[in-house]
Amino acid sequence: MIDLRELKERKSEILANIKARNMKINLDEIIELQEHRSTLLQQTEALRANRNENAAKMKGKLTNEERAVLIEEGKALKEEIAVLESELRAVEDEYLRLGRTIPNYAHPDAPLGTDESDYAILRHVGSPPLFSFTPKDHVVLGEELDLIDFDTATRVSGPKFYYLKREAVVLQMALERYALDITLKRGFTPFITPDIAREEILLGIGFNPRGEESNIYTIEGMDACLVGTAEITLGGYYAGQVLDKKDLPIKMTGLSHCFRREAGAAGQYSKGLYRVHQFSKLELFVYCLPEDSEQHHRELLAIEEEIFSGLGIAYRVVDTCTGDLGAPAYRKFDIEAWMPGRGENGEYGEVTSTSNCTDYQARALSIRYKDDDGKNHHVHMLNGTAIALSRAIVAVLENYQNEDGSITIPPALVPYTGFDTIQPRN
RNA sequence: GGAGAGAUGUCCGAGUGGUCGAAGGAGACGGACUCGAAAUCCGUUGUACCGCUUGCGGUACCGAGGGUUCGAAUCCCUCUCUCUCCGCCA
Repeated sequence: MIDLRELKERKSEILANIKARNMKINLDEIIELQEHRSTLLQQTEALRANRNENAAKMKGKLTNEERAVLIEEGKALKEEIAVLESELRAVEDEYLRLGRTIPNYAHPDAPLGTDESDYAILRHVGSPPLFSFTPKDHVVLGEELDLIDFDTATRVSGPKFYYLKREAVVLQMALERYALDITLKRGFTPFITPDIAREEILLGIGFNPRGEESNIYTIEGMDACLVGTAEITLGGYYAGQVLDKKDLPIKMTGLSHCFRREAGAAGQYSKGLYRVHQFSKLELFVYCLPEDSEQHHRELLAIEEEIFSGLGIAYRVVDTCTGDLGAPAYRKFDIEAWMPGRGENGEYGEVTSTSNCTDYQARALSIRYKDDDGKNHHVHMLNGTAIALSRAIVAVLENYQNEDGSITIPPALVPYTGFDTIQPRN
């Protein structure tokens, strides 16, 4: 969440940002709640001061009569306080609930725009492969080579699930380890994280665990959800803590399953492995000083690029427009890899995303560091995809297919797979 | 899953209704002593919010939430977590 104390002084800025993000929020209502809360809080505290003063008078020896008078006064105060406190709680809950919906400020250089087409393409790296034949998409390749089984998964688990088989299993693990090694080289501490997180953590990270539009599976009877990304568990790792300044930056790389409901997501762009209910992902996460977050954001992007360019797959880097930023993100870069099987003649498809969420999540989760002046400040928090295994497999299979139906393993992966080709089945 | 014990400040630890934001010790910081250090002595040392703003005043917080009371770290209820023993288990 943003710092709600700045609501009034930065009002026009906040309004402009809400508009740029194509959101609808009634800011005046929140400001009214804030003022109401402030009034109630001051009244409540004044009454509590009276109560404490009254109680203090009764410490010494008193006649029964004197005591009786004070007790009566105390009883009256108690009732007044109870009424105000319940009103205060109601107003405060609503104030915070609505206040949390205000999005983070956006980076001044983030492209303005309300939909996906307003992004800025920062650069293209590599060139899409030229095929002397009509390339297949990964669904066809996965079936012909008996690498991916969607049909059985649909019967056993439901639509948008899949079994990986044979070389695809080794390929996934190879990609995992390949990407992990790159992050380790960069000084990230590796984690395998829980796949379930408490709702309060989800909320703090900026996910909405409930409701029709939520992409999150909640767990019946528990105050918890299946995670959609390890961003949640890595970002929740230090919730409520005051970190030592000398320990920053904290750089983590975490492997988890990712579960997404993807309600209503259908169509050609979501076929096959591209959009599924469960996949595995290696996620990068950084906690750092505010003044360092832009530099760390660039590093996260550089790591993502190193991972994809190392695979020899063409990609472009996109600076996401304001309308397409998640509420916590101050700025977001995506990598879109070339996928020959996507669309009519191949298209770029999103494979990674890195966001600088500044202090937005840290404030909601209360993650701070003690500065040299002895004061506590919120850290900046950033996340990025090292590799989303399902989409990486799409990219590898489609880009490295051969006319005879075989798949060449990208050279960087061969040390991890132990084979250099997936041969066609007879 | 069963039985028992516990949760207090940075840490250890005292505290069974008002004199407790909390004894005592450790640590850290400042100062004295010293050529310097150790030892010793003196002082300071939680967080959040609110109000006037060099500073001061107020409120809240003793695992969490509720309750009793004029008044709760202290009494009652619920929950969570930790530890020990038993059972089960990858």
